[in-house]
Amino acid sequence: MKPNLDEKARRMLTTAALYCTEPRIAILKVLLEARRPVRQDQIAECLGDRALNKVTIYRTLASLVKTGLVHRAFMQKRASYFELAHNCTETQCHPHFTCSNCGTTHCLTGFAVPMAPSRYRGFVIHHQQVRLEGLCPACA
Amino acid sequence: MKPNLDEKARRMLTTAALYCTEPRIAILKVLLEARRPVRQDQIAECLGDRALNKVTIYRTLASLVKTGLVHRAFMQKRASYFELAHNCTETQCHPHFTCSNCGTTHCLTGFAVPMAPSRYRGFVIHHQQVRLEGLCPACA
DNA sequence: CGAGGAAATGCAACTAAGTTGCATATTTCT
DNA sequence: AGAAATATGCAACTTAGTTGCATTTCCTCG
Repeated sequence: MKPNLDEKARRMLTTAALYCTEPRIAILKVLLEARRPVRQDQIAECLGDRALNKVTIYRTLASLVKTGLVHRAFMQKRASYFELAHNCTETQCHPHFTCSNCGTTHCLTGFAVPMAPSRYRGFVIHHQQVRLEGLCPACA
Repeated sequence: MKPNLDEKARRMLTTAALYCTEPRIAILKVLLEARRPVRQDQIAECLGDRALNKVTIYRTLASLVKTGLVHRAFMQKRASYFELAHNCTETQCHPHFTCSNCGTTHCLTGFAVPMAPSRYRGFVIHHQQVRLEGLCPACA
C-alpha cells in the first residue's frame, strides 16, 4: 500500500503523546484509509490476519478520542462510528448523510453548514453536529 | 393532573389507527408531559405503581415511531431517547442541546436552523438533524 | 545497550439496552 | 356477544461495549 501511512500514523501518535504500539499504528492506518466512519468490528475485519482483541480496539479508540485525533462521529443501531478528526473545525465537523434506502453513511466534507450562534438563552454553544437523511446518489 | 391528557392520548392513537390500550395511553401521557426526550427506563419509572413490561414500552414506542407520532430524538450512552413529533417540521426537528458538564439534554424548540439544500452532488436531502453541545444555563 | 517502571494488551467474564418466540389477554368490528 | 385482529407479558436471547487482572511491550535513563 502507501509506504508513508506508517510514518504518518507514528507522527500522529507522538504528537498526541501516546505510545507508538503496533496495534495503535494498525488502527490509525485503517482510519487513515477509511473513506467513512467505521465501527470497531469493521476495523477488526480490515486488519484480517493480524487481528486485534476487540478490547484493544475499543481502548485505542478511547485514547484517540481523548487526545482529539479521532471523533465519535455518530451512532447507528446501537453501534458507535469513529473517524479521524481532520476535516473538522473546532466548532463543527462535516455533516454525515445517511441513506434511508441502503443505510450507508457518507461524509459530506465539502458541505458548509452555518454555525449556530455561540449563545442562546443562557446556553453556551461550543460545538454543532449535523446529520442529514435522504437518498444517496446510488439509490436516488 | 390534567384531565384532558387522557382524551388527547386517545385521540392521537385513533388518528394513528392504533388500538387504544391502557399501556399505550399511559406511555403517551408520559411523553405528553415530558419536557425533554426520554428513555424506556425513564418512562417505566414515571409509571411507577402501574408498571409496564419493558418489552411493551419498546414495542409501543416502535409503533408510535412508525406512525410518525414519536421521534427517536437521539442516542446517548447506547440508549435511545424518544419524544413526541410535535414541534417538528417534516424536514427537521428542533435542535437538541447536550451540556458537556452535567450531561443533561435540552430541547431548543425556539431555535431556527437554516435547512440544507434539498440536493447536493447527487444526494437528495429529506431530513436534517442538529445536535449542539456546550454549557447549559445552570452550568455556565 | 539493557534494565526497570509506566503504560498497553489480551483474555474471560460481565453489563446493559434492546429483541424474539410464544402463550395469554385485550381491543375492535360486526 | 363472539370472532378475528392486535397487543401484552414473560423468559430467554443478542450484541455493543466494559472491567479486572495477569502478561507483554514501550520508552527513558543510567
